[in-house]
Amino acid sequence: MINPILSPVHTSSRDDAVLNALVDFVASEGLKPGDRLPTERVLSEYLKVSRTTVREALTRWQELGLVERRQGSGTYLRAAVTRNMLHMPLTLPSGNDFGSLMHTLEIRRGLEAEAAVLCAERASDEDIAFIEQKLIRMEAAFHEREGMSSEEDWDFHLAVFRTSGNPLFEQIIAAMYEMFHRFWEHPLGVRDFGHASFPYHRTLFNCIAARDPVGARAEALKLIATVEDDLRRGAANLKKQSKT
Amino acid sequence: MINPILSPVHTSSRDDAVLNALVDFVASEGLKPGDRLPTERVLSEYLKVSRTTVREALTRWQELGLVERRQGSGTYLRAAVTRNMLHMPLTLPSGNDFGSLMHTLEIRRGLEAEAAVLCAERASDEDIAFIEQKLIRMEAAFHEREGMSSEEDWDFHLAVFRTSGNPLFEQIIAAMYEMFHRFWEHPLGVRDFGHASFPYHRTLFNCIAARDPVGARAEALKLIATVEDDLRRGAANLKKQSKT
DNA sequence: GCGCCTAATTGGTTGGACCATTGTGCCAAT
DNA sequence: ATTGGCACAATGGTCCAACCAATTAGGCGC
Repeated sequence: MINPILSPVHTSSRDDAVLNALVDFVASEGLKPGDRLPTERVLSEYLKVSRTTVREALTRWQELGLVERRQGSGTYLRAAVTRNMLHMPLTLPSGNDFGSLMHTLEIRRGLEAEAAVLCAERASDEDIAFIEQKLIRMEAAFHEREGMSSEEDWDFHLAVFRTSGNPLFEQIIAAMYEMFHRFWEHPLGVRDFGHASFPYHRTLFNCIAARDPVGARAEALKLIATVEDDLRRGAANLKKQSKT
Repeated sequence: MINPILSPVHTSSRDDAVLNALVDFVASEGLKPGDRLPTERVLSEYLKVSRTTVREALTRWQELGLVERRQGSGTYLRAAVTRNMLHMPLTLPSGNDFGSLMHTLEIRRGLEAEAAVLCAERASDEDIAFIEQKLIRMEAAFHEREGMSSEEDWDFHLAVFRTSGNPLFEQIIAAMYEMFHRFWEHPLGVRDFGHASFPYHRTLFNCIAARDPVGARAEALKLIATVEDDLRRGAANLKKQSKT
């Protein structure tokens, strides 16, 4: 019954009218992320609505991360906007406990496995060469710094997601990834966090290169499993520390 | 009362202060989703901020789907709220072409299978009884109206997702579900849309009741497969029609 | 008891005012 | 000529008081 998304189209709402007009404006002016929007007062006058209404509309975009406001400076675009965007506000209660972090991994488990399957099914030769390049770069960074490199690691996975041909994978998993790392920059004092996942990157790639969807799923699952394991170890670590 | 803990971050924003106070109020009153919040004017007076500020704060919660406003009636809680909630709003460009629709199904394939697994692993006896009740209701609606009922069908799946213990499943899948149905209330002229998925609801339930995660995954995948098939038939239908 | 109508309540909108922060450009001191 | 500080204008943030629009509750007549 409580559907977090469904919001009967309030076409009569002034806010939506303002936002739609703003989408058109952004499109007609060719504004890109980082560019400044007109001031609230200007929008208010131009759209023939009160400044309060403009503010309410901008507040909504701000909450969705589409826009950033800087007092004294202006309002700046942060992402591409289009009409009929689908907004998907994900909410986790109390985001920094063990359970919530595990929840993000459960989502990744389902999605990364599926993405690996699709990637293995659809990858062209060029795609595979590109992914291999990312893999080699990741491995090099691993040996250089003697540990996982978040950036190169992410680039590799990103290449896999994009090859799946479905942009939703990248966006949703990226959100999970950010949720996970927001509180665990140095997760729970586990020094070699992510270390165990290293070998599975290559085995995953091998399955993709061999167009083996079943194997790719298996390797992706193993990879996630190591992360889950790290998280469990970290949680145990924390428990032990709090006892002393 | 406000937590005696030293306020970690002196909230620079009035909005956040209002929302934090509101979280405490909801907690102290034991309000649940569906309950009514105090009116904006009351909050304004009690919190010693202007009604404008209260409105801006509530607008943010509304955009996150935490709260619903009804003019002339009041503001109602839609989800549990806590301090330190983690918000991750995603905005997806929603297309209404065949490819985009299929993309939502690929996401659902990965997530519904995973949710079914977790549900089968974690369901208590009460959970199973509740899910069965939803199943029976869905089957009754099916036979009554001789076709799938979106509402009862969704209720059944919802029960499964919630039993998984991970709120993200419901949120993400609901977004996919809405994206799918936004343009295809009567998808592509396929009259018996969803018809083929009917039997798999019970087989899925049986696996869950038997605590068989592997079987549950298989049945969930079959269920999604029928929807994908319907979509393909619809697309073919449309193609044929446009030719004439 | 039933149905309609009125009045109070509540969110939505408006206009105007002022505050806090930021950016800019001028001006003086070096 | 460069640099530093200062005044001022622009911009988002907050406030107030009133009115609009939808909803709800209560009372009135039947």
